[in-house]
Amino acid sequence: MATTIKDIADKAGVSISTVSLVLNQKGYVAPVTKKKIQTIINDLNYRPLHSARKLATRQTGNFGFILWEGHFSEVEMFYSQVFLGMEYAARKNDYYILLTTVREGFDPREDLPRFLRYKDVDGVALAGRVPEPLIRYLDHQQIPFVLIDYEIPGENFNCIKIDNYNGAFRAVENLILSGRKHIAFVGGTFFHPSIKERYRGYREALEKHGLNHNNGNGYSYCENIETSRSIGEKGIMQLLEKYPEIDAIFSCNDTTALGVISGVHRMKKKIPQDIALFGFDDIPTAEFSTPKLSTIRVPKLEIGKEAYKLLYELIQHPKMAPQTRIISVDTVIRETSSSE
Amino acid sequence: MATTIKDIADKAGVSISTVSLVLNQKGYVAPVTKKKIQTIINDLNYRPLHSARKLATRQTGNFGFILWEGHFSEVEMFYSQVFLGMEYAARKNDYYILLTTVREGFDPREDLPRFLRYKDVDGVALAGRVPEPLIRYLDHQQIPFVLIDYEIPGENFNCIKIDNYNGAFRAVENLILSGRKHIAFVGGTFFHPSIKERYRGYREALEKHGLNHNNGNGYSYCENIETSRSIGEKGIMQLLEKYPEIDAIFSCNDTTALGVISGVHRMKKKIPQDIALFGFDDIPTAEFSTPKLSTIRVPKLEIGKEAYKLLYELIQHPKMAPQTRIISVDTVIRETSSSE
DNA sequence: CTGAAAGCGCTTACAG
DNA sequence: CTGAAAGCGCTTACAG
Repeated sequence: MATTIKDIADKAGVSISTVSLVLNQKGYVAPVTKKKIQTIINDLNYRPLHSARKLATRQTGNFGFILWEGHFSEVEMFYSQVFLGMEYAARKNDYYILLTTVREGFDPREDLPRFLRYKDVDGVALAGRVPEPLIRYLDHQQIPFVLIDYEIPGENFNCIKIDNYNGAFRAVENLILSGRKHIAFVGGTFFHPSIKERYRGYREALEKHGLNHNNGNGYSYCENIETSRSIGEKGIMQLLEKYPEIDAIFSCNDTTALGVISGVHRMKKKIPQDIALFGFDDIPTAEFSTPKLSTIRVPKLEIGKEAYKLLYELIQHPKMAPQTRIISVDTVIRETSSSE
Repeated sequence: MATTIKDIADKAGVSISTVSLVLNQKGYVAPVTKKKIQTIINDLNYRPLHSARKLATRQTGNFGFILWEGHFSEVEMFYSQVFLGMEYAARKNDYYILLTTVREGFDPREDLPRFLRYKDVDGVALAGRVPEPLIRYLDHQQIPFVLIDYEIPGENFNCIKIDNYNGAFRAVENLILSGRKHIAFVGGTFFHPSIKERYRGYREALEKHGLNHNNGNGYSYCENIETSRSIGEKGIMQLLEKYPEIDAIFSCNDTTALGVISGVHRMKKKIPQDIALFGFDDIPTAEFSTPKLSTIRVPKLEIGKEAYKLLYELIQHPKMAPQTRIISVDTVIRETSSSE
């Protein structure tokens, strides 16, 4: 049927060991033999059978990519892009990325993703907020993993982080420098460390410029649930009710910002004339809202790529100390924050 | 290390053959032995090693899922949902779905997805419009595949189709029954058979109700490029320029419809007061546009599930004749089509 | 009803 | 520099 290593060996008049060596670029093979074997491999378009190779090496050649069901299904295109970044990076080493979701009430004894149940991955990437029991499970099973845009306070796990603090700081400073004085924060889930950091950036930017109303709390609406359009809409409406002087908003992410836009409109105010707005993430939709959303661009593909690289290093050097890699962000000025 | 079939056999005092039989529910094993083995498997939480099993059976346990790069990266959440549907379905048989993208100028000799290069899948699902050379390649290599929401005219391949015709027909009829008389069509890529069918539905609904202006062509703007917001915006603006009497629009899909919304607004008309609008697909964003988009809901998870099932049947029964399965759609009335 | 044996296609010490 | 051999963990006829 399909051509095997034996076929190559026969054709080249060598043993399969030698073929294997050139396949894996290991040991030392005489240049002539190597060349001959290479040629035959190319001619026959031979590829070693994954499962055979994996069985022999005891590796799987797979990485898992896990996210909450909600994060995948919602308007949120964020993590899909991160996945794509990983997938691109994985092509180089012929790794496969197995994408799956995990439901809200996740229980490791019940609904472990099947690639974990079967130990079919060499490592896994966890995107965004994921159930802590899942993280504990991986840690306990000593399965290499990296957190993406998430962390467990007090724990030192491998992770890829976004430069949330600086991004937020810059967004808010941008609003301030364009003359805004009463800048609100609208956000959700302080469970999520990223949101927390963005909030910190917001506060410190205000502080730097002496704009800390309300005892340094600014005007903030933070509902401790998953971020969404609806909390954006609801949040800004409540804030405007109470503080009609608000003239700018920094929203914890773009999805929420889109809700903020409707909220502001419903309160009969204009963006950016009456109120300027900055989001965070630069999701694809940000470019298509009316008015177009100014935001902090998070390089999603880059994050995925970095996650892959870290994971790959991790399995090469199992003893590597846990590390955090921070991905920097860019400011994207569109319509919601233009000065006039 | 990890527990193997040998461990189970030893503990149960039987041969590995017997363990294998109960693992695969094959042959006949005495109820007592079977029970004993089962218990031990559970106690030790044993799972057969994928690669070993795959090597022995000559199957891969994987299906591929391929789409255009553009379809994955854009605002388009459509095919991601289809993928998720497949992923859900695949859990039952412990199949893995390997998701990858393929670039515009795809050439099978150069950038074959790695799971195809390595023959690491038992079959593949192709989502939406994909490069024809890819389809030819699969067909030629006799790799089972199913087209999702796409087809090659004149060819009889396995495919999962959306009931585009009836969906479009119903959308347009809905507009007509709410009193609209001048109904435009805005769309793109007639390469894509789905769009073609939707257009046909549009025309026949008009015809049925005697509304066939312009010799039965209605008012239509169809630019032969990939659908997008921008063609929606541009399309309706051009049409309104020419036919100010237009009082309703059926858009070939939601993404385009979102562009239509901006276009209508830029022409200083109101939706739905001046102009009613229907989309197609029910992408997540449809619910969040202002005003909220009326549309035809395509059950995306369902499509993925159906694609999986067909693929699975295909590998069980390799001689199966190619077939088409049609997934029906629902009408979702939101704000853009309300009578007033 | 169950076991011994061959085989799936590769990798990796180990000799030489 | 290269080959013979063992082994990776499973499945599957084939006997009995």
